[in-house]
Amino acid sequence: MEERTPRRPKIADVARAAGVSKTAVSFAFNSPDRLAPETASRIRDVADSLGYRPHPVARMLTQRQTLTIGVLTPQALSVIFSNPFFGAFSEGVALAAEQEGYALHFISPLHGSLARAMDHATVDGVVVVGLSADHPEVEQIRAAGVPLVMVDSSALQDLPGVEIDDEGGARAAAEHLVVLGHRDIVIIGVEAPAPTLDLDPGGVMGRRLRGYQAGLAAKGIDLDPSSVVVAPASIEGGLVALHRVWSEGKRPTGVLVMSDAMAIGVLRAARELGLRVPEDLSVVGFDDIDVSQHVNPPLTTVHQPIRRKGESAVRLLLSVVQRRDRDPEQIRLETRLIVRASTGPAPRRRQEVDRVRS
Amino acid sequence: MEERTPRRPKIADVARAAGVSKTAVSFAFNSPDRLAPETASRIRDVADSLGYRPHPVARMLTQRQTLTIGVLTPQALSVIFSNPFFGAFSEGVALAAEQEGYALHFISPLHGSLARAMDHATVDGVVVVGLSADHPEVEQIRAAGVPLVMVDSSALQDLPGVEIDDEGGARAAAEHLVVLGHRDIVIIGVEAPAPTLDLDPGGVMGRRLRGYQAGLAAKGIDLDPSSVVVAPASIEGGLVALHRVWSEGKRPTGVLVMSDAMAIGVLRAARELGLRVPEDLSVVGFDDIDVSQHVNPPLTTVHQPIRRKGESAVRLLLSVVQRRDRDPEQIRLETRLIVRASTGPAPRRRQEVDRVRS
DNA sequence: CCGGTTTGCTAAACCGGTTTTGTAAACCGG
DNA sequence: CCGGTTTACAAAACCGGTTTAGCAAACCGG
Repeated sequence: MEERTPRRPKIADVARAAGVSKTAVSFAFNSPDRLAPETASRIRDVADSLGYRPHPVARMLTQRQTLTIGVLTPQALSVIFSNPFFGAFSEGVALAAEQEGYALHFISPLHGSLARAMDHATVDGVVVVGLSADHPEVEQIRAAGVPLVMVDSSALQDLPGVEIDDEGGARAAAEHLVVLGHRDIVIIGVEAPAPTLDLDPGGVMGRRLRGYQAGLAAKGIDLDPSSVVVAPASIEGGLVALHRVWSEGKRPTGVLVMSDAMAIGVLRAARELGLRVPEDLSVVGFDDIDVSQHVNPPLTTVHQPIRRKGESAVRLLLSVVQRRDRDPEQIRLETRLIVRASTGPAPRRRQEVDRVRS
Repeated sequence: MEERTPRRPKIADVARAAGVSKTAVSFAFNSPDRLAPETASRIRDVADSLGYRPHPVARMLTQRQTLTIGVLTPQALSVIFSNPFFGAFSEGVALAAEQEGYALHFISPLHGSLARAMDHATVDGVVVVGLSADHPEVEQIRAAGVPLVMVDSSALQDLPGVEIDDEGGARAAAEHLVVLGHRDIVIIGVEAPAPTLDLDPGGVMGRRLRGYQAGLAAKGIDLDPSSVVVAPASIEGGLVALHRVWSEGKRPTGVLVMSDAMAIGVLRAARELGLRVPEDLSVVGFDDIDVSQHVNPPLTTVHQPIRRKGESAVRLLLSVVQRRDRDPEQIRLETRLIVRASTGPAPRRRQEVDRVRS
């Protein structure tokens, strides 16, 4: 019964069993050339006969690196993973990380506190996504000496970051609707994760909003502030958003949605309201996630290179991690409007739409 | 210029600055009640004036816990994240993990070796997904004393695990097609991550295959082995799979697909081939991911509670992590067929289908 | 065969915390 | 005011590795 709880063997156990010092065991694994070949292999034999594996945490402590990069988000992971956008982004992140031999650690608020979560995160660097650069946590991370790269943040000059041309994309989307004759347009935005920083003008939401407004203004359309509603960035969020718009009595002919996941929800809500898309209602998304071309009808949307965004962020981060002294670099990726079947000419008479819903 | 590389302050620095011992500093953070109140708060003041944060790795080493759980997959993260199924699963995992205050660490083969990846992973437990239980790595993880829960694996009695009724779901899917009059049926399976263990009969793929076969056999249909093709579990994978089937001269009227992501690709391939779904070709998926009801046409599929699967796995894991001495528990979740619009009666004459393609 | 280098290994210090053990001073009942 | 307990903190051991410094034996050219 001495087998009770077979304690994990430590390096000292191996050393004792092999009749050598801890140093020798360490050498056998990390610099075998510093040992006589037969000694090294004997030690290794003993080691794996004992089932020894170096304790990763102890190793991290001495080597001062974790071979892990963190992905930090201000929302709960359970909410961001519900948006396919994040899956695709993670795909890019994972691709670059794996190539360089890094694992991925997702960091989200712990008991409501991002700071607390960061304190427990053992990473060599962090990709911060969707957090405004003046957020206190960001400063804290910098102070802790952890390299970071901002993604989809309000640009801060002295921090490396990756962003896309949100404003240009949004503007193209808005112009597209206007050219089709739409005049009554509603914008569905992404709800801020926390009540604070709600309309951070530098954030993604702010930039897209400016783009939409610019596109509308260019054609002489003035956007009523009440025509901007927000909801969580998910299918469900888009669904309830359009229903809310309708129940408030608004009867737009076109909807600009800041995320494809939400746009898919909008499509569904439209069907539930008895609206045909695009005959009664035109819908434009943002992101161009994989499924957008397969939904019914295929979604007109603003394409952004999601995977490449993730990849770029990681490469940028690792370049900082590996050679600390670098000028902060900003990468900017392009967007472009992709016209599919969810948009069409505005209905002739607004009344038509009303009648449909009766 | 002494500010060059502002070294991260350590506990000894705080102790010195506050004129106390390291012990006192540690107490100030972890058990303030063991210190005079004013001493404790003075130490804390000094600490955060220095910007001190306990080093997470050092803390892990002494406390013997990382507050992190690992999710281990045999495929590269960049490939599994491309399947929305995994996003939803992660959502469930994240939900349960966050509630208990655990972070998430994704582990995938490092330079081709899962073992090497595990060696670098600092986790309190692992959710192993899609790895057969007799895989050598699994034994290695157990040997390392890391608690684990198997998900979607061939059941192994002495390991805790979460699985779904793959066979029943598949059987229902097959019977559904048969009842609709389909006789020429092709099965599109998920490609094994590695060439080894290709048709692991205990794995998900094997179980679903058995279910399909049982469903067909019950109605007197014998499945030709050549009617089973495999491809990667992604939209793209399904797309090429159906094209391959067609180019091999097969003209099924129904397709049973082992994943919704692939099924979406199949829908697209069908459109490219000039086939109407479901008039010319019926398609049944598996998983019931969120978008499946929004694609064109809405996908008939076998529903499985994806999020709940992730949640259950984590809860099971944490119950093991927290009180080691437990009997291995097996959780089994139900599946059910959801009939939407991608399936319909088999076309009357097979020739019709051929003609369409001409 | 002698001084210097190389080989092969070990002892001890270290990474940055936590925890156990120890100790001086304050407190306290009798 | 004296022995015993409590309070408030410090010294040292420890977590499980890596790395530096060091030491004895073997080797080696002259």
